[in-house]
Amino acid sequence: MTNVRPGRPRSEQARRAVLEAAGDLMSVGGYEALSMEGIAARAGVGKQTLYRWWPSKAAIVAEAALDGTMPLPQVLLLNSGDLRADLTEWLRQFIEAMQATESVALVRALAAAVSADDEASHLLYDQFTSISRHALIERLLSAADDGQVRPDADIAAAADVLLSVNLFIVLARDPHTAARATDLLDIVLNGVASP
Amino acid sequence: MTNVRPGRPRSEQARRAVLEAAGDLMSVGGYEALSMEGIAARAGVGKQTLYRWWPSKAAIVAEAALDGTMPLPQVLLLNSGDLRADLTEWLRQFIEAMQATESVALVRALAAAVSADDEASHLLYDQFTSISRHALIERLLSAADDGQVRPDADIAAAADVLLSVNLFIVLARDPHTAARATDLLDIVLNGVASP
Amino acid sequence: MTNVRPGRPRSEQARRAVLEAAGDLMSVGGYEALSMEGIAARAGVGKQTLYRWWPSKAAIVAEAALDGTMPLPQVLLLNSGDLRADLTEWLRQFIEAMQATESVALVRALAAAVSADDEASHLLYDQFTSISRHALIERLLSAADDGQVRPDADIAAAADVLLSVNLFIVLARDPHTAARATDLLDIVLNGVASP
Amino acid sequence: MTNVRPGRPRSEQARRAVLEAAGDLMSVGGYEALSMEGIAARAGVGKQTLYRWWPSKAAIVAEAALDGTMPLPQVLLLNSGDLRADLTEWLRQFIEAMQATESVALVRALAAAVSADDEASHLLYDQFTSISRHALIERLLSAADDGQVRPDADIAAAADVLLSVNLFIVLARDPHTAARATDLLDIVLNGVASP
DNA sequence: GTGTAATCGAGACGGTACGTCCAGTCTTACA
DNA sequence: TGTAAGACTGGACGTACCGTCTCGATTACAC
Repeated sequence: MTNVRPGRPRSEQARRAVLEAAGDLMSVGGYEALSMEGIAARAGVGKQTLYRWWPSKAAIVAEAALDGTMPLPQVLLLNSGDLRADLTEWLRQFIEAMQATESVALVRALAAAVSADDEASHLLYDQFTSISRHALIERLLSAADDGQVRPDADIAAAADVLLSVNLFIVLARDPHTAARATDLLDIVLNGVASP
Repeated sequence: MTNVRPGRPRSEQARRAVLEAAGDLMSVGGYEALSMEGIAARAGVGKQTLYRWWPSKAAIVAEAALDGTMPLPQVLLLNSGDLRADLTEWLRQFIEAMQATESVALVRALAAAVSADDEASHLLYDQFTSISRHALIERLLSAADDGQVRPDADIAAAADVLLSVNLFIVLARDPHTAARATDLLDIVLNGVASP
Repeated sequence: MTNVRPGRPRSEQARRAVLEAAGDLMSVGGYEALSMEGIAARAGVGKQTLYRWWPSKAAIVAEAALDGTMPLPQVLLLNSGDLRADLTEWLRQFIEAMQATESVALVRALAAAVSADDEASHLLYDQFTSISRHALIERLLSAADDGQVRPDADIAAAADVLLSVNLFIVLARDPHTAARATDLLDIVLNGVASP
Repeated sequence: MTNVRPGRPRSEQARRAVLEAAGDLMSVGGYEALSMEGIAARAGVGKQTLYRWWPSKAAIVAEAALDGTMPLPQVLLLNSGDLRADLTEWLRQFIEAMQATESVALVRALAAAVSADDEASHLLYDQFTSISRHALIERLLSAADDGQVRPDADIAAAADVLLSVNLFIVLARDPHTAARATDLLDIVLNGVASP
């Protein structure tokens, strides 16, 4: 297992500089204003170095997000014992976070990456959703233990529906929709069908 | 009421040619491959004519969608009397439509346009969702008359949650997620909470 | 001889406005910055009116020059009895006039128009030189009467050589050349060959 | 003395291709038909490469002329011992050369460049005149040794007057003026004033 | 008065070229 | 071999004008 390759090793400093530059520029002008040229210039790095290690803009953004270099909005899903209250708070925090310019840029990056269809876009998409998904599943499992969730409910599906609602609110970018967040949550909790 | 402006009037032929060119190119290469230059060339129109009437690519796409020039996938929401069956079929049709290359391109266009252009995004977003939203609300109201919907449910909210699920499936672009469509639908119908 | 045509007659006001606009814009930015669009806008005239009456920019400039609308530098060739002194003064005035920004722009316009437009160039060129040529010939004839010009000299040719020198100084746009104006004049008066 | 700059060095091949393309296009359509876009296309070069190294069309033309890439009309000033005969022949050759389309294009380029671009114009102007000026001065000095030039004549001034006459004939672009070339020459040789 | 006809302003039309920006590749010298 | 630097081809961007066209409105003369 010889992972020592000949030649000069990859510069960790360059890697960090690139990710930080990407995060910085993203905060300023959003995903569209992000250019490989711009990242290279701000990071003090040759363009070749970018293309050597990352196949696309989305890949850089994804790594920056994974790496924690990029300031993702931190949203906590608490466990107070009251599922509805916790989910309401979780949605509220999301909506609040989406007011910040930086977060909007990140969401746009997500949308752009999804539409760009390269390999990195799924990575990016998963990165943006998997954390929340895990937290939701854990919270729902805990609620199931408490008897707050009906026994035959598909918890993974419920988590995805909650994510859907979240995504919907974010993409709509519409204050009116945000204001109705608790109504949407009520549907997910109680369903629409007669019992 | 003087709506007669001086000068040569706008050419309806040029307008149509632009929208059709945009639709055609979109079907082929998606939103990213869509360039103002390309639209102008294919429509046989000067670039200035584009910029005179539309502020951005997204605006052209939005108008093409509104205008019906662009071949949006037609999905029908039937009323067989069985709400669950109808919604299941509705989702199935959507997932099937999303297999077609053209539709995928259009949906990517939606995502990209929404993420790229603040002004046009709402117009575009509403256009893509309002038709479905109306159909959903009507179907749910009909189901409420039949007693299939619990009386205190917020029908508009339910429609939005269904749209969310739809959007989620489309954006995830993941066969695994599509396969679980009925599970997601079950959550929306019956909720996740214990009764 | 029926020069009364049916229809609305040509607007003299529009004609003047065009020529004045052309002159004004020329003084500001020179021939290159002169655009049909700009002239039309400044004159408050439709573009069609321009193209109806003038085939080219150069034609407008030529007419403006002929018409006296354009502020050509006025240089007088006096007759004090001393040919050399009068010609020296004539050159001096020209060089002085060329210091003014407006005049420089106009002369550049002449050069550009001559080089750009075959048809109008002769008209324009003649207009710019014929006045001086006439004055020179008259002055030389007067000098011939006084015996200051050798009897077998071709006076028209001499006038053209003086114009040449003038043109040379203007085109060179070189202070050094201007300073040597009297040396050039001496050659024209006394020749370079041994007697 | 470190003239080694970092980065990829300038491509001599691209430089040559640009100058040749400029020369070719000039021969075909003249200076007006010369576009940066056209040069780039014909040279197989990106537009950025043009703008990286040359500030304007005139600068490219000037370098092409300086470089010898562009086929300047070759006019020889012989020394047969007879100054008048040699100058007559020199003028004749010039007039003949000006019949060729290519030469006309070059002269227009000169005029246009002089009028359009302050910085490059002097370079271009000098390039077009300095060769002739040197030849004239040498020839006149030789004639002075033979006693064909009056001892107190300013030879540099005489060369400039001859250049003036040349320029005048070229700019007038008038067969009539060309036919009178020997008359103009006679004035320069013998002067117009009485001895 | 009422055509008829050419003008006027305004401004949209298909195009060409501009000068800038960025993508992704290549070619140096240095580490 | 990796790296910073930077030149390379290519192509889209949004703007400025070109010369042509199509409107409604105006203004003359001829009937």
